[in-house]
Amino acid sequence: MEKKKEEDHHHQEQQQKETNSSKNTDKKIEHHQSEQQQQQISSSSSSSHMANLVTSSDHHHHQLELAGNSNMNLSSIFDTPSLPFPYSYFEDQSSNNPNSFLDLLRQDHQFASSSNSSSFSFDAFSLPNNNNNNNLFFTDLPLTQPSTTKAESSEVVNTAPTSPNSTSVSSSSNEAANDNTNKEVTVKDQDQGQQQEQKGTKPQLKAKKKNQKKAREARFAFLTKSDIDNLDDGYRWRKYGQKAVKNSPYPRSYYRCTTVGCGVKKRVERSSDDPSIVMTTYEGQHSHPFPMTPRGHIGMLTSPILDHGATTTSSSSFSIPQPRYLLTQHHQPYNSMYNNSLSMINNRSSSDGSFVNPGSSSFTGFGYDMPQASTSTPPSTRDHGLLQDILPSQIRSDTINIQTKEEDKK
DNA sequence: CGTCTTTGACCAGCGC
DNA sequence: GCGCTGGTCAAAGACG
Repeated sequence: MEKKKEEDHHHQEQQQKETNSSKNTDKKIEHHQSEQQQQQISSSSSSSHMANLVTSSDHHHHQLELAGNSNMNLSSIFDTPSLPFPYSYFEDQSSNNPNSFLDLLRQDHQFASSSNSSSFSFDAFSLPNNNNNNNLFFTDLPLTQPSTTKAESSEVVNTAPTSPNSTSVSSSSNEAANDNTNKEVTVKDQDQGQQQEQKGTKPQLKAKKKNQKKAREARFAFLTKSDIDNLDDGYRWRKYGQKAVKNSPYPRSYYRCTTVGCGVKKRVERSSDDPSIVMTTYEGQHSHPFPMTPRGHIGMLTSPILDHGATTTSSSSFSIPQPRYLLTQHHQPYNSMYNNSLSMINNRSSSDGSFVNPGSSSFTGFGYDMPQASTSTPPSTRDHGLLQDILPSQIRSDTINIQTKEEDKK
């Protein structure tokens, strides 16, 4: 463990050396603005299609956010003062419990499948369906405003949404722009997916590669504020790789579901902007029941929960459990700081706060499509690695808000 | 002994 | 073509 830390640290130092010169300046400036911006952002409106569910606790509070549009920006994520989403902020009472994340996830199963109860149902929220589905999840475990958090000024500044429908690098209501970005992402993902799934023997790989292009599995990311990198989501994962992420001091870990025949993968990386944020990106769909005896306390799950979610099966969708319990058990008033920022982001095509579901849902876990988040990161912006892949630059740069963008779709 | 992690090597895609 | 980067493989080691 120590060894690893040392290595990571070393790695961090190296990468920081590479990027600090350009980053620090901006970050310092940004830092002073972060809080203010956040508030500003929170109150702004957006045209992005996304939804977020946020929970929080000292250490393992989860901030769950769904983003259906890569075009989202901070404003889009946190701006939903008018949204009636009552579960913006949840208190995870299992603080310091590594399984809290698991709780969050597994509860999703129940959540997704349940239509009764007062709990919020994601099914009620539909996200626009672009050709590409971006399943963006944002789990943030809010902490105190990270005074040490680094923020990227350039991106935030440029994109700070001060007005409704304002667009910036990545945000926007601009459909054309979105389409373009999304397409680019999609193509890339497809290639990658193909690459990933066609790895067998090397000769085999090459052969397959030429013959078939496999679309990448739907992906979505959880952004979680946690000290723990590998959050226990109830499934068993085997780590099969770790790579340094460009422009990030933190390595990205690759995990694969250990269940035979299940090709679900997940990547875990820590945000370089806010080390307290862990982004877990899931790819694929579990083809097996929710494990009964994982390391977590899944064993305590009731059958109804187990009956849903993970075993869902839509070829093109990724089933993610939905945090019902969060809504019913650990729900607590959110602090004013996040008040405006924690809420479901809806498709602003409808200004009344209602979601619009233009198409079939491929993201069955939430019952609606996750439009592809745009990655319209300007070429000049710095590389955020997977984060960049998944999250819009605006969000990414925010210290409190983390972002993830989900791309996928075949 | 089985499972999992670590880690260097390899491969493919992409931009220049 | 070359270098960079992301993603994966697989051998070796650690762990319970």
